[in-house]
Amino acid sequence: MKKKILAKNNPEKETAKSTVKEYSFFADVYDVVRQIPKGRATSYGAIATYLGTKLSARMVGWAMNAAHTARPKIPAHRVVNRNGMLTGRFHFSTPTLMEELLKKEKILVEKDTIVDFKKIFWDPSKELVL
DNA sequence: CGTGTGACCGGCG
DNA sequence: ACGCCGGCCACAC
Repeated sequence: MKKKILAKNNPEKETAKSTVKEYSFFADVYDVVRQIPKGRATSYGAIATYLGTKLSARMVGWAMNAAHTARPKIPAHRVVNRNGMLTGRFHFSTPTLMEELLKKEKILVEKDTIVDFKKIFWDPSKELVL
């Protein structure tokens, strides 16, 4: 999992799945999510783009579905859809937990949507140097 | 090994 | 502005 990931820089990753059994789409997603700075948030699409599968943002979201089983804990509350909407709040222990966690980080949430999402948006493919 | 599904996204009517 | 539909890909059954 310590691999530098980046599918685009790792053309063999797909066929090397069996070879590089360490590789895991989940692990990559988790790695990125863990690097999201406190008080910032990003979107599934941004992560997907960063991982090279930008047309498959669904995969990122789906990966998050198993996030609560992953260790250490994943700050999944910092990941929302492109509108800044907390679409995955029902996947937390309580539907309000996601919003509460965001508020703890000074992120304002209104009607299940992050206020000024554009402002606090954190784009891994831009902010994250590789 | 085939099929379904998903915390999405962008395009089109 | 709003809703529908197709695509894309990893993973569980």
